[in-house]
Amino acid sequence: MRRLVEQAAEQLKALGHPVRLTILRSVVQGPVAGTPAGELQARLEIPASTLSHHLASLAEAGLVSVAREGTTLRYRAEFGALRALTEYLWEDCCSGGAESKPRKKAKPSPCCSGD
Amino acid sequence: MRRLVEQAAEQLKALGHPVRLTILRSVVQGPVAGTPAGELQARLEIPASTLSHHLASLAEAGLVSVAREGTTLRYRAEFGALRALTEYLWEDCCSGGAESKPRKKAKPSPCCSGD
DNA sequence: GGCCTAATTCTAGAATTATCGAAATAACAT
DNA sequence: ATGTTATTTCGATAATTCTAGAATTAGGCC
Repeated sequence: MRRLVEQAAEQLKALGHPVRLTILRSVVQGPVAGTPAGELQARLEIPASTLSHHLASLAEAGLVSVAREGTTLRYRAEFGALRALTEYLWEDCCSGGAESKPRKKAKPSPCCSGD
Repeated sequence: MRRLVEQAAEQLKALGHPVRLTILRSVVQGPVAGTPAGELQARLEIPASTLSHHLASLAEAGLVSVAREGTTLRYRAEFGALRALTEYLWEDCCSGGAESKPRKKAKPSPCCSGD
């Protein structure tokens, strides 16, 4: 199993590009069955090959999955991974260390305290 | 003002590198007053110039801030930005799609919920 | 002034990423 | 088999990022 921080970094990197983030948004908001690549291509108006590369890195990071349906490929969001990543980020930033774990909920850290 | 998606992408990109993610973790867990760069350098055992570049991109993204104290520079986490980013990601990935749930009902998001 | 420590900025090479047209593949219909 | 549509992979180039040693700035102290 890869180090948690490595995996999180890879996923965050995949999201760290405006086009890819937009692609993911589009996929997330699309039908649960998944969104055809061609539909994304038409909607976002970027060259098919460029889109394909971005989709590949999102898939490589495990943030989306792909399934063929006839000649079209449907991409759909991996909500489990997205949720895990969000929670990891939250733990990291506010709870103070998800990896070494123990840390009870003793310390809310500035984030969640009254503001 | 920059588009929200652009800003989020920049911040996610800053987090999308194992060393920077580790640096941020270290800063977050450090004292509220901020952690001196030298302490991070000693703890993480990376060349000072490399560390400085990584800290600069975290600061550029608004995820950490820096304050001078004598000859040392203290970096501290920008919890507000971190929380905003986490929430944006959450909204984008899970509330927007609501794979099996109708959104509305203000999902507490993993953040401050007891769980 | 000179000296020390802390940290950044300069510089440069290697490695990676981004982009996109052209060519290739996959599935299906005729 | 041929054609058509959907999408990826190839190939090539431009741009960016990563890394780290060397030089520099900033502050404090004698």
